[in-house]
Amino acid sequence: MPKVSPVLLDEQLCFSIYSASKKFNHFYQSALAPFGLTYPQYIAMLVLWEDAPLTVHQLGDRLELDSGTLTPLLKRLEKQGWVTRVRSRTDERQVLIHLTEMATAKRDEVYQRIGQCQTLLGMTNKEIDSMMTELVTVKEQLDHVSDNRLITKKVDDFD
Amino acid sequence: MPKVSPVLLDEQLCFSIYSASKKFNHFYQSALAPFGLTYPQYIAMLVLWEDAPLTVHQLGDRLELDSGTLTPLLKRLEKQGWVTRVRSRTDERQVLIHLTEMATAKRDEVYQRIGQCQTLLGMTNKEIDSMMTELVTVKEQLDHVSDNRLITKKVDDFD
DNA sequence: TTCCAGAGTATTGTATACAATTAAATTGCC
DNA sequence: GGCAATTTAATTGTATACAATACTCTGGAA
Repeated sequence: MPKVSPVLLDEQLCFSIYSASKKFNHFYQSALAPFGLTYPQYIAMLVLWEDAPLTVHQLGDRLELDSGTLTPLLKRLEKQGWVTRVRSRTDERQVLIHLTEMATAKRDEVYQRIGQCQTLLGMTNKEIDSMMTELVTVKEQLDHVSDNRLITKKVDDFD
Repeated sequence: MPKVSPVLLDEQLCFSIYSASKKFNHFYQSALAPFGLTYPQYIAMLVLWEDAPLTVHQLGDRLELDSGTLTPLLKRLEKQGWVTRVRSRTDERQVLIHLTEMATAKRDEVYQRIGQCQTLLGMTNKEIDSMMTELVTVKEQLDHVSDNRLITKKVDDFD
């Protein structure tokens, strides 16, 4: 039996990122409380403010989320008056997500609020860019590794 | 009305981290498929392998999770034979989480599998340390900001 | 034209997260 | 010793995530 080194939680990059992600989630939840948006709802709105209308599929591509997550999320956004969900007339399979007038009207207010709260973080653009660049590398590695045989082996292969 | 800059999803550090966190989750889910552990279950086991037995509260401190998340997670780990949940006799409020013999026996196998899969990521210790250091800074900022008045204002204050 | 493979969305089932509440046990304080 | 405040888990309710499945629609091939 080869010697195996212990895996310590506090040394794991995955946990640092997992923990940071949860803190960001909480941060935006608080920052957006005046608008009643959760973090995932907020990033969906960001994409729509850039590009609406979009199909569920297009939105999912940008957010890296599938219809299993988006359908209920979008129904909640619709109920709260941010978007409308309309079957495309040219292709009945698609559902187009449109912004409501309220969403368009509140866009700059949200942008401004986010800007204010982000200022509190006190990070320079340089620091942010540097982190994002490193994260891109990590994410690319994770995507590549997902195709590796060691990882894609089925459970049964191990028994 | 002051001019407001648009908030673009692809420029948001939060989304980079959110996305990376999901990819890590998927990576570990695959890597740990032979053991049937999810990522949150895995990090719970990591802490227990370091320090078992622990109370739910102590485990929650390490993982930054509360009993609302941990109670069902630990029940699933118990059903799958990794841990036992035992009321403390000295303080009946507490539930002690012990490792089973299976968990102790499989520890090195899991460590080894994780080691193999992490090698595929091809990151040097230096790169990992550097990222983790930056993440600590971000997380500290997020913690501080959470105490700020701008953030802690109640929804009603805005209406 | 009919049939069917594939695309797009919704649904189901399982597992997190977390705020808020509940319930039980313990501690402090008189 | 008695009781309010606190501590600890569990529970409840809401919102993600995502794999797997179901369902509908579309476009193309026979």
